[in-house]
Amino acid sequence: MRSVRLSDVARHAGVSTKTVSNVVHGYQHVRPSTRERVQRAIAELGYRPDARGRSLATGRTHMLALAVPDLRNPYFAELAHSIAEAAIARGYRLLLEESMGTPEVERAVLSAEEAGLVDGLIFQPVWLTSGELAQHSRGVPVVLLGENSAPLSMDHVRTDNVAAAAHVVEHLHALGRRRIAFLGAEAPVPSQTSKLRLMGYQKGLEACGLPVDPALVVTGGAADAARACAALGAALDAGLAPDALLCRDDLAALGALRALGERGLRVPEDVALTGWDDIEAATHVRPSITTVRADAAHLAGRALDLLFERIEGYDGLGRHEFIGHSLQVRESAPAAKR
Amino acid sequence: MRSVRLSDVARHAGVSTKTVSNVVHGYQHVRPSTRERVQRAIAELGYRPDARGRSLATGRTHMLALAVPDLRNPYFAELAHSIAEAAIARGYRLLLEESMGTPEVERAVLSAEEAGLVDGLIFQPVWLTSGELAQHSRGVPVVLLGENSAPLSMDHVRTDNVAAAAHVVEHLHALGRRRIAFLGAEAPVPSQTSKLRLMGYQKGLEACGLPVDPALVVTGGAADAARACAALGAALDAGLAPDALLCRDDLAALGALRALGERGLRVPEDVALTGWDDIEAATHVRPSITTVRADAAHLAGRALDLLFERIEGYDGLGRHEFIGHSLQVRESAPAAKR
DNA sequence: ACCCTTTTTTACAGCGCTGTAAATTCGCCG
DNA sequence: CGGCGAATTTACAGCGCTGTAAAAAAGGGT
Repeated sequence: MRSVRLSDVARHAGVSTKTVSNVVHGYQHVRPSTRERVQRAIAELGYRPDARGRSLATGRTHMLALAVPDLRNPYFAELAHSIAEAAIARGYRLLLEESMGTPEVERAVLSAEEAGLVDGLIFQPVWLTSGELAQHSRGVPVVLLGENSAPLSMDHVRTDNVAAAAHVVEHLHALGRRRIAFLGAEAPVPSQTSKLRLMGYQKGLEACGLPVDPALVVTGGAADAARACAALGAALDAGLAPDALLCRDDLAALGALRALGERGLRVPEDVALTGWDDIEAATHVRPSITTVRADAAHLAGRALDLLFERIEGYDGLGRHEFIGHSLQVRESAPAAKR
Repeated sequence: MRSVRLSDVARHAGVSTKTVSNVVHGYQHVRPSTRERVQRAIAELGYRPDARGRSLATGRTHMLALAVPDLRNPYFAELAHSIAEAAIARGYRLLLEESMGTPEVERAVLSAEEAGLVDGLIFQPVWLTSGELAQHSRGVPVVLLGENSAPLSMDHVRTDNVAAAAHVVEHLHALGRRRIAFLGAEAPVPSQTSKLRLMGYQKGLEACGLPVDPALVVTGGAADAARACAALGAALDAGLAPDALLCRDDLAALGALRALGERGLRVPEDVALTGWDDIEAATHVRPSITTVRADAAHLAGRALDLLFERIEGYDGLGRHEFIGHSLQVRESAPAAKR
C-alpha cells in the first residue's frame, strides 16, 4: 500500500500538483472553490506530505540535533526537555544524540557522517577543545552549551560558573562556615566545568577573607553519586573536618549527603551543603539541597535564537552569551539568620 | 557554498554517479583502481552523502521516533537512553517526542502530521485506549510500551506489574509488616499502570492472608514527589498508621521518605518503604530505596527487535511480550532476617 | 582473431515535493 | 465587445540519490 502522493491528490481534485502544494501551504491566491475541492481530496485520500521530498526541495529539514553527554544525568534530561519544548514551539523537532562523554563520539557527532539530516546542532561538548571543535565542524550551524571554551567562530551559551561558585561560598560564609570544602572535581584532570567552579570557589574564599587550603578540595565523583560518596567518605575517615561542602553538582551532593549521614554528621547543623543544577531530586531529599540553578528555559530559548539566526544565514563571529543563575536556598544550607 | 554532490565526485573522478554510489556502499564489483580513484575524489572534495536524497530513493530513513510522556521523569530518561543506545547499535537514530501526558499530543504523535520522517515508532501511551491507538495509527510500524492495553494489531512490550506488586507485598510481609499501604495512585481515576499495581497489591495481600483495607490506599502523587509527600502527609496527620508503604514509583517514594521523616517516623524501623523503577536517586538517598526494577536494556532490545521485524515487512498480529523484573532490595525495606 | 561468459560501468527514470516563470482566466472599464 | 492589469493556475526543472536493465569492457578458450 504505497502512500498517497501529491500527484494523487492533484488527479483526484482535477488540478495541478502545484496547486495542491499551494493549498497545503495556505498560499493566498487560490480560489475558495478550488481550495475546498483540494481539501476534500486531501481528506478523502488521507494525504499527508512527505517530509523528505519537501526537505529535498526546500533545503530545510525542520529538525535540530541535540548532543549531550548522557541523558541519564537528570540535568541533561531536563535540558533536553527544555530544548525540545522550545524547538517544538518554533516548529522544529529534535534528533537526540548522546556523546557518552567520549572524545571519539563527540568528534563523530560534530562531523556528522550524513548531511542534510538536520538544520542545526546544539552541542554540549565535554572533551573537545576549541581547536578541535573548529576543525571537525562541517557546514551545519552549531551552538555550543556548557563550559568548554568555544572557538571564535561558534556561538556559545553558558552560565557564569565562576561568579556562581563565588556566590555560593559567600552564602556559606554568611552562615558562619569557615572550613568550606569543594567536592567532585575529576582527578587527575578536572573538567573545564570543574575548573571554573573551583576558580569561583577560590575567588569566593578570598573575597570572604578565608584561607585557601588545597586539603579541602576533594576530588572524584563528578556527576556520580556513588563515587562522590566514596571519595568524601574516604576523606572524612582520613580526618577531613569541613563545616561546609560546596559540591560540583547535585549528584555529588546526593552522594555527600549519604557519606555524611553514614558518619553521623548532621546537615546542615554540622556540615552545610550545596549542590549545582537543581535537579528534581534536590527538592525532595531530606534535607533538601541548596543548589545553583541555571534558568534552563531561558538557556534553551537563547540557544535556539542564536541557532535560528545562523540557520537564517547569519555567518558572523560567534556570539558568546551568559545566562543567569540563582541560588535555590533550601534546608541543606539555609538562609543566614539575622 | 553549496555542498558537494554525488555528481561532483563523479565528474572529479571521471566516472558515473552510480559508480560513486557503488563505492560509497562498498559494492563488490568495482575494480580496485576505480574504487581508489573514487575514494580519493571523495576525500578531496569532502563529500558526504545526503540523507534525504538517499531516503527518498530507498524508502528508508534509518530513524526511529521514541515518544514518552516526559523526559524529566528519570525513568523515561533512562528508558530513552537505553533505546537510543540499542537503536544506534542497529544503525538507527532516535527522534525524540514528548507527549507531555496529554491525550491530544498523544494522538498527534501517533498520526504524525508528516510522513516519511521515521521508519518506526516506539510509543509509551498514557491516555489513549486501545481503540484510539488502533484508529489513529498511520501506516508506520509501532511498538507500544507501558501498561495501557494495546490493540490486537500492535506489538506491545511490558513488565508484569501485577506479579511484581504482589511480590513486593510478600517481601514486606516477610519483614513482619501487616498494615501495608499503597501510595500514589492517581485520583479520581488511576492510570492503567496504577490499576495493575493496585491489583497486584491486593493479590499480594490476599496471598499473605492480610485484610484488604481501602483506607490504606492513599491516592495522589504519581510520578511527582511533592504531591506524594503532601498526600501521604495529610493521610498520616489524619491518623493513618501503616507499618509499610508500597509506592507506585520511586518519585512517590522520595516524597514519602520526606513526609515520614518530617513526622519523625523512621524508615525502615517504623515504616518500611518500596518504590518502583529503580531510578538513579533510589540508590543514593538515605535510606536507599528498595524498588522494582525492570530490565531496561532487555526491554529496549525486545522493543527494537519487534519493531525491526515490522519494518522488514512482518504484518501479522501484535505480539505481546513480558519482560522480567527484579526487586532491588535496599535499606528502606531490607531482606528479612532468618 | 573471434565468440561467449563474467565483471564492471553506465544511462535513465524516478522517489515526492517546491521555486520559477510563464500561461491562463477573471473582472472590470471604456 | 476589446483590452488590460490582477488573480489563479500550471508546466517544468530540479533537490541528491539509488534500482533496473542494459551497455561496455575484460577474460578465457578455441
